[in-house]
Amino acid sequence: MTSLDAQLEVIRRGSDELLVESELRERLKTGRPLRVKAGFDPTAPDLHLGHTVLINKLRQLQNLGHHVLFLIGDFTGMIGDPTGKNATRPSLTREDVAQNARTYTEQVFKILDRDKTEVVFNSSWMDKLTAADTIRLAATHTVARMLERDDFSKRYKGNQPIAIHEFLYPLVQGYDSVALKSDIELGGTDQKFNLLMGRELQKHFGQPPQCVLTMPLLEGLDGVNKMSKSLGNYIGINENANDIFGKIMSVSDTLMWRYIELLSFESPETIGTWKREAAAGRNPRDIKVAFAQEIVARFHGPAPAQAALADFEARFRQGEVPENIPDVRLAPEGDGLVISQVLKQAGLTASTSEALRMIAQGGVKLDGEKVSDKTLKLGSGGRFVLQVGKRKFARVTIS
RNA sequence: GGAGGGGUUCCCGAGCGGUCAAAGGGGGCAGACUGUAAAUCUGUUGGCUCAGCCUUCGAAGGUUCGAAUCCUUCCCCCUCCA
Repeated sequence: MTSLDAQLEVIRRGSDELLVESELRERLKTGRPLRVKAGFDPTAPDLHLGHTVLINKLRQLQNLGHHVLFLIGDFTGMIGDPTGKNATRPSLTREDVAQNARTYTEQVFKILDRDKTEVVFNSSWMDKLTAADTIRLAATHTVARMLERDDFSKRYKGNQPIAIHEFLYPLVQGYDSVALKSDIELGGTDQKFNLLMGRELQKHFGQPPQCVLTMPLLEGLDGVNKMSKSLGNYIGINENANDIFGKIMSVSDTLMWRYIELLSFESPETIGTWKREAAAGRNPRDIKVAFAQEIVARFHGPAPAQAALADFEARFRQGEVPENIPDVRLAPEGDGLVISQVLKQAGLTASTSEALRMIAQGGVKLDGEKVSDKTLKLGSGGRFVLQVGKRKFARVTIS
């Protein structure tokens, strides 16, 4: 077993807050594997890099010999975590939740050690709670205490609705810690309130309170909001190598450092060197390439990472058409198809109106030539490469 | 239970009988610039068989030549009092 201080250093690296360090120290001293809890809301079926900040930390704890309880909040998923939302979320059905949970576990073992992970569902104990139990649980906290939570108080002050059942979310999440006898729980910084609720309830139920380790939230590609599927500013770990590479390259130079700190496995020394070099005038692009390579390789392997770089260079530095673009075959109407119809039917634009707009704005290229005539007709039997904007391509055959 | 305020296009928010597919901002998208970055500037942002037409302003009805705007009923949200 790694020394106590070394363990703590690994645990703390990249984290936001560790509560309460002295308690964790005591537990680590016992030498037994700690029960590490992390809860996941099964609303977003695809894991993205934002999730991996936390999951990487779980993996590090596994490497230190601890036992990970990967909690799928199938019960809480029906409530919908109000955290960070300014509106009540729609509840999910059992079927939705079950389906999403399956997708979760399939993806998470790209990072976690399957043999050291216990996947648990909170419905397995929450379903057994009676209405009376639930009321007793609710009785442990006051409305004023709940309103301390930032997003609740914001919504309350902003005259936004808060449904009663949303107050149950932190309570249930806290009760999960009781049911699991958790030693330490990990979560994003936005989860702090819920994580602390676990401590409160464990004390209430006569257990030693869990330690809490919060991880920073990774900003999405927009650099402002946290990475999330619903905002569309995410990089999914299941995306193909080219997309992951391209998306990382589109991250701003400022945000890049944040990504590197939270996602890279390079040593702090290496990252420090990168920063000094960039400050001394090295093109940040080169560092971004190295980082993008690391991430693509992590999920796809080194060879696809190389290929993604080559493709990227060809496409954007030399303006070439990428290798893998979708082939689309369209049926002509009469002797051909009008360009706007081709764009829509090939899925390059969402509507005919958008297609016409793109042409008017000079964003459409046919075999590399800008299209300016919106009435242009593509003849039957033709085969063309169409491009809309910088990223959308299709090879279209009309027959 | 009582009194009042409010629900507008992706979001916020103006409009309060015709000139409204609906100001302004945000976000998105496209173009210029560039390192596919950021910043900046410009344009654009319901749909279609696109100089025309069709569908939108919580829902359903109604008044009117004409309604997001007026009336009726209903649904939902917020505030204050009890």
